[in-house]
Amino acid sequence: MSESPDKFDVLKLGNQLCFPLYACAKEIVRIYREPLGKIGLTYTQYIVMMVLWEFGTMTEKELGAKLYLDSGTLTPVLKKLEKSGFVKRQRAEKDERSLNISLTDNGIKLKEKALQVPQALDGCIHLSYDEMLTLRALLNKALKETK
Amino acid sequence: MSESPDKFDVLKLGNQLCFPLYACAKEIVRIYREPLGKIGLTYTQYIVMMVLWEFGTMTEKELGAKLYLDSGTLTPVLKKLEKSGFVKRQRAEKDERSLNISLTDNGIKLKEKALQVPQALDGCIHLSYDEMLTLRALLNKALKETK
DNA sequence: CGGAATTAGATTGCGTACAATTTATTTGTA
DNA sequence: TACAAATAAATTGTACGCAATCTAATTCCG
Repeated sequence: MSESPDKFDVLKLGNQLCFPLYACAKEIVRIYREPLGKIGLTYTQYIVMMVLWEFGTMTEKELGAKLYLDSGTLTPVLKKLEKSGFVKRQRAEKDERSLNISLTDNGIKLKEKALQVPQALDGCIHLSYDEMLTLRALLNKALKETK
Repeated sequence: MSESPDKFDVLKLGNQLCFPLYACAKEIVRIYREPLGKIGLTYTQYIVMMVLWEFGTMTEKELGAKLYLDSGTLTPVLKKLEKSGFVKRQRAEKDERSLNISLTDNGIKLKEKALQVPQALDGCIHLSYDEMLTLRALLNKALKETK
């Protein structure tokens, strides 16, 4: 019935954990693209804004720690958000190495419009609520331990 | 005890499914980088090779369907794999639009060396076997239904 | 049969990701 | 207090990932 197992089974796509993780993330981020486009954000810009909406002003470093992104990625993303008028970037007074990232009035206003994004995504991922909770818990566990 | 719920809770990072998915995928792919570097592959090249090792020659289109990648991504990746000497790219005789991707001798030989990759990853993701199976099943379900 | 529609890859342009390096600032310590 | 070590961003270079577009080959139909 079943195929004969051999040492190369570990190289089969169906036996991977990383591949469905990679593909699923990619597909879901792709779905975000359209609703995000309507409010003028990319996915990366969106998660930056979510952190600022929830926690307020913080440094680029702190932002990076929350988002698992380094300055190589964040610096250009933040410059674009600044150019779009959603955030301010200013050197911290206490430590001139740090860059404080804060919301502009338009950045704060955008939060209301952003409510349509999770709404647009609603129902796109065909998992039950319990399955979604289980999936999220396992991902968060893997993320925390893998750090 | 708990925070008062409001309509903006859906915009909190901790309530997202996509964010841990995105971050987890990114972190795990990052861990692959080192062992893959030892056998001369990137992660994207690796999943291409896995498909070819498992299923043999197929067109770029078929490869893309299995990996959720389009020609914009695959064409340059396949050209690099060709330059590295792991695959051949040749137009299909029956349909000159299609490109058959097949393994070279070096590409076949690489399979043995690639066994060290899952081995190097072993234990890096701190989930129990059952948790890993649950996670993979949920990801595959989400992936299939979202397609 | 023959032109329109479809299809497979390739190309272009933009936006990440990230390792590695650089620069400026701050901290730790002899 | 000098000065080495550490730290935060910025920069550089490489590799995706994908939407949009283009080209060539094939198929569909009237």
